[in-house]
Amino acid sequence: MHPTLSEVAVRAGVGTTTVSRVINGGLNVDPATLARVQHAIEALGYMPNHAARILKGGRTRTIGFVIPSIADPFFSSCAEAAQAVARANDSVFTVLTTQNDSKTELDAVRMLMRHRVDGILLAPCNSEDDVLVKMLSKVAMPVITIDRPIRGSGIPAVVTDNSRASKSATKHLLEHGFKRIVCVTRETHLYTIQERIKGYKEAMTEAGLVPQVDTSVEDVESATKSVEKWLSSPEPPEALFTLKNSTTIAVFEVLQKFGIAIPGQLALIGYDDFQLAEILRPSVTVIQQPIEQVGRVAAELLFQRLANFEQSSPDGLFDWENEQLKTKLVCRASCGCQV
Amino acid sequence: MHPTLSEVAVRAGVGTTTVSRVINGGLNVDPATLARVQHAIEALGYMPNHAARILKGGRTRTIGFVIPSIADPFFSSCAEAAQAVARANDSVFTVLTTQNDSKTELDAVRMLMRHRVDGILLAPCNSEDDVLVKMLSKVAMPVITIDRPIRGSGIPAVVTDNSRASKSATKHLLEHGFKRIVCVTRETHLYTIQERIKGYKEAMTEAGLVPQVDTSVEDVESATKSVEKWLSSPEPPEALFTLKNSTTIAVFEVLQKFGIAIPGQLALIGYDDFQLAEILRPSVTVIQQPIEQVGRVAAELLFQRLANFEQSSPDGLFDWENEQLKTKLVCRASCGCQV
DNA sequence: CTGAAAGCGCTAACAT
DNA sequence: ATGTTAGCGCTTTCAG
Repeated sequence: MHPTLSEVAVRAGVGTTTVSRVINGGLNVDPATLARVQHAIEALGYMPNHAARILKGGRTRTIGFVIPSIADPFFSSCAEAAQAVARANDSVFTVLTTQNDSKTELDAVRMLMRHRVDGILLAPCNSEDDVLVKMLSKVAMPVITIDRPIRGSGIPAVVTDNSRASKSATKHLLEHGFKRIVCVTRETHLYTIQERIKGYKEAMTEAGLVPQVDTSVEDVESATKSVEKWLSSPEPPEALFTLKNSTTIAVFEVLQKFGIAIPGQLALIGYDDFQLAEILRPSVTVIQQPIEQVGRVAAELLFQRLANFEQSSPDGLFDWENEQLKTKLVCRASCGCQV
Repeated sequence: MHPTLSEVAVRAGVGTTTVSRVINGGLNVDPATLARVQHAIEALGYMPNHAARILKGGRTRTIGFVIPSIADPFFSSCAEAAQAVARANDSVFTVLTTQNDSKTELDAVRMLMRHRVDGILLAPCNSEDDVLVKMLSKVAMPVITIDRPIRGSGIPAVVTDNSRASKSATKHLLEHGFKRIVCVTRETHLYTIQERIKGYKEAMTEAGLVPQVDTSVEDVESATKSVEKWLSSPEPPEALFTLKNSTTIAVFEVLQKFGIAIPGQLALIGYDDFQLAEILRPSVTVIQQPIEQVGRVAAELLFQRLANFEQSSPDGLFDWENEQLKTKLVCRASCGCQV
């Protein structure tokens, strides 16, 4: 089916080494021979067999990318950037999804290891997964986590400054004069959510206020329930801080349905920007994450480590600082700012 | 670094064949031996080397996925579904992006071929690419195109019913009584866009009206220009039909900025649904595509062909019909419907 | 039930 | 400048 290197050699009337030399840059090959070999390659439609090269001990030129979901805009943007870096390093990019399930994640990593990928970019679903860490550490394969670290694992992580951003967003609401600010979320087992809650609480506490976290909102349905509950409370909140994209949108939809004035009756800031945040009325103030940067930096780090692996001491490899990428508060109308 | 099969064999005090049998299901192996081998595998943390297996002639258990962009919600949803199918077939899923550039695309396919992927799912950027087709046909590797076919290539395609959907959307506007309906787009070299224009034109012509296609709208800037032009024309359009997601959003934004009443002054239908179409005011009527289905069906088809490849005649392999998946017109407020 | 040995396609000494 | 040869880790006849 696929012609082999030795078939090319026969056709060109040379040895296999010569062909090998040609396909690897053609150094130290007589121009005439070179031409003849290239001609044979062309004629046969020869393409080096990757597997054979790998077997010989080379790199697979494949990196693994393990994320909760490809359809999630955050991770797909990340993936886009990481893929570009992989490509620039002459590598392909294998994506496996976990749905935030530890078992699926373990299975994904196992698959990648069998495939002998050169390295893995991973958004772990659990911030303390001993099994995973043990498996990862068994092989000397570079791993970098994205968006979420694995605590105490020594695995380098590229993350954003969740708690700082969250704190500053909360402060922004406080500066608008709101006091009863509710933090709205779910999935509190995630590192990012925990950090964001932490930042919110810090800001509130420092302002001498009592933090109030509603961890029950996931979709429109649960958002409806929560909104109803707040509105009927004696001291209804003045502002909402939603901790992720889909939560922000669900809450917005419900507020709109109930005809609640934003920011008049209830102000809103959301963590994570989204495509139409600017076009909605009111436009939604958000914390914008440097998504592509996360993917790009993580991938670049990975290839850098890969390069180190090839030449030098594995000792110098584990002293990476966690990269903390900067987020940005983008003020639009929903927080009470004039725009 | 990675323990090998023969290391396991030594440790278990058996031959390599026996170990091979164990990792391939453990048939015809004495239970006691089996246990011993499994123990050795466990102890060593052994994992079969994929490359070696491939070299022996096996499948790579890898499929390639070539799309314009991962960040595009359409293709990322597609990818999510296809990845799941790959996973279910014990295969990994390698993504390469083309940015709709033929050269990048060719390069992507070449990389995948070198990696000896078992098959390719491809959204070709060009509907008549001889070079690509020739390359693809050289190796007997199953390829299925998604979203866009390559005309006359004999490559099976999984697409949606673009022209029919477009026609019915146009008809819907006509039924609302609009006569001056402008079709708004760009990138007319794409198959999908061509089909959509075709459907629009058919509906208009059949209604005895003159089709009017504006092929200059790409982003907010170009949308602004076009909107200004229409409004200042003696007979301004009554309705707009935008042919893709980002166009719809750009146009919506501009109309909103100009304070134009939708659908009062200008009705709107967009091709392709988007996350907030329902939440915008007015909510936007769209043609909804079965995105995940495209990915899923294409992947399933691919694995089906792969299965055929393994056992039987390559002749029976090319008799697939193009799969045409059904889209749906989702009426919301922007077309003039009451919701 | 088990093992010895050949070889998948390639690269890298080591000759020449 | 070019060829010979020995494996890389695995599967797979073919013999026990």
